[in-house]
Amino acid sequence: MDYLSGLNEPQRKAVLHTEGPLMIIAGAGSGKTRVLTFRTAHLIEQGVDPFAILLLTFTNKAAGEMRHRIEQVIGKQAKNIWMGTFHSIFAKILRFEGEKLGYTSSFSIYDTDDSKSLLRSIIKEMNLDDKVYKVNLVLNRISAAKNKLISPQSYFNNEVIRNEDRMAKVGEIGAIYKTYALRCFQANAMDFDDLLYQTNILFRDHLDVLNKYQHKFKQVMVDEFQDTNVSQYLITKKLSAVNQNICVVGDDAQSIYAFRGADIQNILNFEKDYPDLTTIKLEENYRSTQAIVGAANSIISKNRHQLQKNVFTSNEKGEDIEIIRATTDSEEARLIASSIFEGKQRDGLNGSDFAILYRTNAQSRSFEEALRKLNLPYKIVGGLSFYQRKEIKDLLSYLRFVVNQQDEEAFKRIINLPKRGIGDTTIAKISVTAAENNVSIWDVVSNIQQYSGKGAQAIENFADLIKSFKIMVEVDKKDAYDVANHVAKASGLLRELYEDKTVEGLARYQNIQELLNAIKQFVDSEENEDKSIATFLQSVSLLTNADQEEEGDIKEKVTLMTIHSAKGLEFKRVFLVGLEEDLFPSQMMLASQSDLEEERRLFYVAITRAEKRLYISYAESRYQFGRLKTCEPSRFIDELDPQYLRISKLGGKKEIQGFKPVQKVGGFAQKTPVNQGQQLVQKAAPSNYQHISSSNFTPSNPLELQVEQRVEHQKFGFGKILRIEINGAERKAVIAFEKGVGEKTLLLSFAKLMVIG
DNA sequence: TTCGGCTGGTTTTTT
DNA sequence: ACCAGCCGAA
Repeated sequence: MDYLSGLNEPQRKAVLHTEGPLMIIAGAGSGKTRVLTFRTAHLIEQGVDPFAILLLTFTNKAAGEMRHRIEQVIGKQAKNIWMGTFHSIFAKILRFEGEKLGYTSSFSIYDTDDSKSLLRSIIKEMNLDDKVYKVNLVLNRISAAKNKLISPQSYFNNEVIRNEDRMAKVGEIGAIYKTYALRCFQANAMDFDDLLYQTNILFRDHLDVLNKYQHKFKQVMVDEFQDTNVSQYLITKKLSAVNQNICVVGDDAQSIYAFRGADIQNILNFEKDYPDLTTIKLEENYRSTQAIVGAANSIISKNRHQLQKNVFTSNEKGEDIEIIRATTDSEEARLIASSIFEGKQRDGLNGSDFAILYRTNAQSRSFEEALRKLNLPYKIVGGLSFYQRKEIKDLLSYLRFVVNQQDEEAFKRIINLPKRGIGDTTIAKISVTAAENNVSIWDVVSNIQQYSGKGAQAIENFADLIKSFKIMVEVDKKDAYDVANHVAKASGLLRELYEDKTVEGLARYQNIQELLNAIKQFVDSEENEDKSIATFLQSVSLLTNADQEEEGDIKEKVTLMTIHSAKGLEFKRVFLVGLEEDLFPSQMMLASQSDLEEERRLFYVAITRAEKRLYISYAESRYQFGRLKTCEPSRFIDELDPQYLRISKLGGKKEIQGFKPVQKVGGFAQKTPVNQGQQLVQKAAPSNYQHISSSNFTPSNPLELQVEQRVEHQKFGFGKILRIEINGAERKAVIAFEKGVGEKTLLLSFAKLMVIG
């Protein structure tokens, strides 16, 4: 019990409260991970069986870390706690119980790409216009429905929803949803939302199963409760209905996943659902300086919807928050990279003390470049993850299909990969034949002689290949590594990549090897009892962005990631970049006021990641879709309490000289093929630098780009750096366009020439 | 069937 | 800038 000594009063109360429902409202940096860790350790010391504790976290990594910390307190038993994300825990349970719902234990898990691909084919088959039925939109609607536990049938029958869809001219979404659900089921596959949705169905329709787990889990804990959706909430509610020992930890101010169905309402409902609820607030921030906490509070107070809370700190006042203004996104990156360089040199910090946080993944590029130039090692969290790369998905699809021949998406991926002369026409024939004979696609493929007399050699070869893999798995009971290794070779995937001598080809080849290494590790690890390929596939498809393995010297690496992935982390120095209107807050969010509040909470989360120092930067122009556009500082900068701010010496002070509105250019509304335009640019501008004469361009005499000079634009290239002269001195400048005006339409009514150095 | 060239859309965040 | 889908040519 010595761990109690380091806790403050509310923390201690939370740890000691073990019976009955408990809600912990934990402000940013208030030590909620400690509380959860100690509470779990305490429960076990009190004699609760680790197997009877269910601890749901947001990422597998968070679970791993907590398991590690609990292990330090109570030792080996920590291994036995049921700890993981909602998705991974309930995928595991569905593996056991899925047969009751008509799935086999080797069901596939469709990732977002698979879901989209399936939807694309359904939309096509239904002869719907894919410009109207955009895959993302459809998938979002279906996902939202599932997360609210609306079945395909009740979606279809619900007049309110259908009217809504009809008003939006997408009246067929109900029908698409129905087909989609059916096809997933026939493919023996669940998508991400299904893992929760089907769990709910399981617990609703099979009370014996529910009962079993209700009695199994004596204690249920939910971390990041503010980010759970209705579907997740109902699962936990059902599971804890018998024992009533449910403990949720969250912070409404840090709810940033509403777009995924997370519902703050869960926190409010919680009080209603559990009348004898104990609520504990953790309000003291141990992480950050007063300046950072103050700035964060000044932001979150602008939101109207929030629980009463008073986050304070007794830490030192600390440095003011620095606002960095840069003229371009690449300058922004340079300034920050050199600030990191200085911080390491002068203040003796490690690379891992720094984080660069941005709103969108696309922003990482300029920072990577700038960091590389200064030889600063970095790591990127998220973005295109290893497991989303084409070659990896290809091999995994083979493995998926070997395990589950009903997996339609895996089949589509591998049937002609590497090229074996089975094109779209043949595949269409196969599915027609399957439908006519009322059998599965695999039935047709594996018995192709029965259905087609001749010319099916390629298909037969494919079927034989898969059959030989199946024997390895089912008869010889080879482990995941042996199977994967063999499949990679025998399928021809490896050979194809090996013969590709381009840089990308080499990288892909290595990626496959890397995947095989990962599988080897999985097989060799003592923690995994079941070494089958099916189990490996399962664990892989639920890896989250934050879970990726780190390698190399972790201490030296600066972290780059989106704010969303930064949740739950902390860094000595945080650079919060790209604070520009339309980027952060994102323009997609500005449509409705409540969404603006979510963006503001995102800003709050970002600020509170910083322990010692916080830098906020914005650029006045930025590349987007391959061209430069001008930007305005974010409204969020104005919302910060100025008493904590300092305008940085780094880049911001410099006045921009000669900000020239260019004269209107008319008569170019007609379209010019883009590629032609690009070729023109390449031909006309062999170097990035062009001289233009000083007589045309001085601060008092703006350069006038006239009609003929549209060609000049192209000659310079968009956003390319120009050398110009101002008052006899050589300067650099770029051409930037007003928001939303692009090269493609050549509606260049206004352009600006911006001097950048 | 495959390949290459062209076009249009895209970027919010993630399990 | 990048990608996926489409179309025509081989």
